Amino acid sequence: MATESKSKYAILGFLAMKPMTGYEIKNYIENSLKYFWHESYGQIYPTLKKFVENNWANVVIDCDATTRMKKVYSITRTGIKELESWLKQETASFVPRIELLLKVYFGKFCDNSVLIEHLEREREKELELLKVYNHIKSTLEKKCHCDEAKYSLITLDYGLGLARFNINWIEKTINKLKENHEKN
Amino acid sequence: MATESKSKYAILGFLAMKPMTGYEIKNYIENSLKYFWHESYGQIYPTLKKFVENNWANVVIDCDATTRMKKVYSITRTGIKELESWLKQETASFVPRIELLLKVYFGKFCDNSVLIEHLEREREKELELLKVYNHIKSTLEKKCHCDEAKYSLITLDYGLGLARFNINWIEKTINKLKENHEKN
DNA sequence: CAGTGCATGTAACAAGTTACATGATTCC
DNA sequence: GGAATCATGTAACTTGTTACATGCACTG
Repeated sequence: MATESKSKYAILGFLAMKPMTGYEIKNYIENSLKYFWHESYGQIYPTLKKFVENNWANVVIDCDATTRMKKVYSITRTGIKELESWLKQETASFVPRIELLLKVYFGKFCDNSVLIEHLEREREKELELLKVYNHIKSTLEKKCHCDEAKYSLITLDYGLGLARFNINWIEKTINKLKENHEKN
Repeated sequence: MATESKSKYAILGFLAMKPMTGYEIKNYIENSLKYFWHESYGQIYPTLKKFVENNWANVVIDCDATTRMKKVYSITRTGIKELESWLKQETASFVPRIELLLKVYFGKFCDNSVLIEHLEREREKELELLKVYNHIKSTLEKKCHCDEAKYSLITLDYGLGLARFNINWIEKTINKLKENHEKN
């Protein structure tokens, strides 16, 4: 993958909000970015280690008698500068591989009913996502002052809109395929 | 990346349409799937080689005096069965990493003007794409009989709709950020 | 006392991009 | 004659996932 990884900036961004452990970062990502970003522990822990080596973060081992061992990472001035520099850098667009679309594209090699099943399954998933996002949205709007959650809400709106668009396209496509089925 | 690669099916699908060279496959992908799929030669050529090993395809070396050396691959019965089997398999959904959204999410660590610049640049790209898709669409609709291009048109509609959605979200977001800017 | 959640980490592997290497042909 | 296109391919490298390994604390 030879294109430079942005994982480090996703992780660094969370450290810029407050000091965190690797485990916490993973949870945060799961609860806020999951519709457009994800990281595995296999990325997070080695990245945090490198942050300390490069002085992008400091680590404090929190290990008093009562709590379990924790490594709390905090961003350094250098880390903040790196984050800011990345934020200014031009963003390369990226084409994801969408397997469902690939199957639709090669749809003439299978029954329409097979495609319709795939589409219906995907529709259910997207409806589920919609619920989740709406729930997050109402929580955000209640709990936070307008400005605090501004950027979260903006990206959440992307997720919501995308899910709605997907559902729409899926339904339209199912109808097209069914129409065609009846004609034959 | 430990999740099974679908590259082989993208390539196999094209061979199912007609016998092709690796170079041709790359061109086809570029001209038809590029808004949701892409392959590099570094994937295509080794994959074709494996197809021959596994009997998913045959190869004929076309090398008469006038033309350059070409390897034309044709799908076998086994290959067709593999394609059909994949088409029936359940599709795993996949979360792409969208760097632009990541930047917006961490927007409080930079000036809104920086985000707006990124968004405007992205808007231009999407408008450009829209043009390209519309052009492809009109070509498809003119040249082909309704049914021939049915699946291409369906996936193209996805690309068109997505581009429109993106533009919409970008414009909405720019307005939100500008509003906020004026208030401060 | 079992299950879930908190918490850290590594090794093996798969996938995919880029850069390189080569060279003929066709078009302007 | 030079640029673009046709045409094939490999090696080095980065990235990222999964599976494994470990073990404490809290809750029911």
